[in-house]
Amino acid sequence: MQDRPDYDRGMDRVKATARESVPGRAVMHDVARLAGVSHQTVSRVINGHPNVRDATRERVLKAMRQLDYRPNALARGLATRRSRTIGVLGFDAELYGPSSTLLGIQRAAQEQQYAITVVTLSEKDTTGSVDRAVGMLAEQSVEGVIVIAPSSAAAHAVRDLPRGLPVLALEASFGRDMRVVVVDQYNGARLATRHLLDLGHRTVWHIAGPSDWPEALQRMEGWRAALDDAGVPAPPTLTGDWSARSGYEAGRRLAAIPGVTAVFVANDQMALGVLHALNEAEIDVPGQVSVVGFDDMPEAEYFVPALTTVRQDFNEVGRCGLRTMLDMIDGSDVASETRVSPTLIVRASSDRPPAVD
Amino acid sequence: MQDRPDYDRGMDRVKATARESVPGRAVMHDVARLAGVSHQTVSRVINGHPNVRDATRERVLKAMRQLDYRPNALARGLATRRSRTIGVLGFDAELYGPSSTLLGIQRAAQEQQYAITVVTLSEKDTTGSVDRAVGMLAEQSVEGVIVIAPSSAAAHAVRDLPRGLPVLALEASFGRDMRVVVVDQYNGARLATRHLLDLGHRTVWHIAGPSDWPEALQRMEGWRAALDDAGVPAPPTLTGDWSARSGYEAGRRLAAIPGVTAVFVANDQMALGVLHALNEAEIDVPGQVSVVGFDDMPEAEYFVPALTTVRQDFNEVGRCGLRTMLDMIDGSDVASETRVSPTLIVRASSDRPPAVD
DNA sequence: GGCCGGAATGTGAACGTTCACAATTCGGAT
DNA sequence: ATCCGAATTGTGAACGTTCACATTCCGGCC
Repeated sequence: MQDRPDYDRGMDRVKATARESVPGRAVMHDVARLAGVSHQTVSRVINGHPNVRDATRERVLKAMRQLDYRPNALARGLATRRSRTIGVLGFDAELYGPSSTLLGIQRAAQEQQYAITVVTLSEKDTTGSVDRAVGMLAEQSVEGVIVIAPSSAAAHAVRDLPRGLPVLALEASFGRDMRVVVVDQYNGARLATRHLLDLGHRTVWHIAGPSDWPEALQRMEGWRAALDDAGVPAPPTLTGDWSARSGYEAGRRLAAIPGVTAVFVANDQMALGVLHALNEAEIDVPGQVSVVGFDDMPEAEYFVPALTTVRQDFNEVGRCGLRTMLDMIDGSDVASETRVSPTLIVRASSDRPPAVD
Repeated sequence: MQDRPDYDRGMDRVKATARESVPGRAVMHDVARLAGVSHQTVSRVINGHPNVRDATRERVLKAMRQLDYRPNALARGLATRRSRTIGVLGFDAELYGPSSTLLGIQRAAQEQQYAITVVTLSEKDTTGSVDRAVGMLAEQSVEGVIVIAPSSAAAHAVRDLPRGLPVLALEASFGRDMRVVVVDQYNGARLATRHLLDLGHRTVWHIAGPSDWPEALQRMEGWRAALDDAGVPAPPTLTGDWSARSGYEAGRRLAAIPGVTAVFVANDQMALGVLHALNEAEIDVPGQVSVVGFDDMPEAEYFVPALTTVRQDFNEVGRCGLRTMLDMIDGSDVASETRVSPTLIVRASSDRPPAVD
């Protein structure tokens, strides 16, 4: 013990100090020592294993409390090969729909003690960003991936995901066999269009979302179907990018077309733009033109005028998505498609068409 | 080797199979074997350690590509004691500000190859939710915590966080010595109020946010300071909860008060509600009453009328917050407060007061 | 009173990395 | 030729859990 030169022993001290400079968090072993049991018993208590004597359990719990012990999720994930983390493949935009869906997922995950890792795909730079996104997800060893994004961008990404990983798409239908949770966009759009026709409009115009978003397509189909049912020819569609700005531009074009009395807009943000454009053109809503949106964002009720729209329960989609994902993970078989129904909310922006002179 | 009974060896086979039922991801050892080097050399290549011969590096990289190898973040985090994860303590609400700040953090984190774990505090059930939130953060062994939430709720949580953990507050100032990134709300509010006074309004009313949000307080102070500077007495304030609905209610009350010609509303969503209420009361904006908001959400430009407001660059706050956090983590000293400046955006909702008869 | 079986506990080896240090190789200067 | 020191590579032990299995304890039964 005494045969080492002093400087050498000094080094040891320095190193030891550097290692555990701060007391750091207590680990399972510390708890075990304090409670006078083995680490395995501590583990059993944590995981609620039945075969632990009550007295022992108490001692361990007390020690845990005393040391403010927290199990280390990293170590646990490594040993158990379950990270308790779900990856979300999102889209880099401030859209009401996707972001509230994310919130729903987030809430549900928190309840289930799962963590969420969000990775976003940027619109441009598709190839690089997809690689990196998939890479991150794979490295984090997520237990599953929930996709909230237009298929065009995400389809690539999904292909590259490690195989065997559960994948769930929200609001989209990829060709692959993949579970899906969706709002019934088609019927929502029908509802909206039908509402306008029922009010007496000769036809209904449509401002659609970007064609690479499945939602946009389905809403368009629903609109068209409602017109077909009524035996009304479909006017040409205008297309926006979901933003209020693009809605405004479409609205301006619409304002220049004579005879337009009703518009079904594919989301509320664009509908706001349309209202703005019509107001600017001194066209009265709903006196001269009726406008119906889609989503029912919280602000829609306070647009001027209050917007008639189709409510989607994004929060529910998110919750439901997470629940489904968890089912997929522990192998319960799940319905391959879950539908959430939208409802029509009638407010002040839709009314009967102006009397024809 | 042959001295074990057959059934025993059989058992082994079964277990082995169960263990590696799926080929699973390649691990470092597999790469090492394929490249004919030790696992440590592979590690060196991954981490860009300099002392690796070019030829060796190439062989390793090739093996990695061939096996589609991904380092396991869990194992890495465990060994290195750095999780490359930042915790975000958020607030469970669909507010424009916080959620775009989060988006900014998220974007910046992704660039830096950091993961984000979001934990939200729900408004009610404060005690329980705080415990759980802090617990999750601690278990995930985050390297730091960014707080985006009103101080009242978050203050508790912050206190319980493991000590030694870097904490950064966005848009808030806790008493503790804690780094902060803020938009200069005070001056933003002054700008807005001043703008209205400059237009000739005798005074400016204010609809404030909830009093436990620091932003709300600072905006109110800025408003009051501007009035003081002009030697104008401050009318009583109304208070909302950031939502369009609460803005609408405040707007209705305001509409009933004679002589109001200018209102500064603490955020755009409430301002929308105010516009709606005024429109309903057939009060012309900006003809009879001018309205100025705060935030400049993308929709504000398309309100009816287009909203004059104060722009905050939330995205920048988020980015800046993450950058600061990373600096804190690797010990660079950082300014204890970083300010981002807001700018006034004048649109159609503000104008000169109506001529007095 | 010994023995049996289940409950309760302990032991050592994973999990997939990085760290600390030891061993080997290599190019040149002696 | 020989040896030195730096560059390169390898070895074994962490990191903090859980898993598989071994061991001990204990009550009751023949």
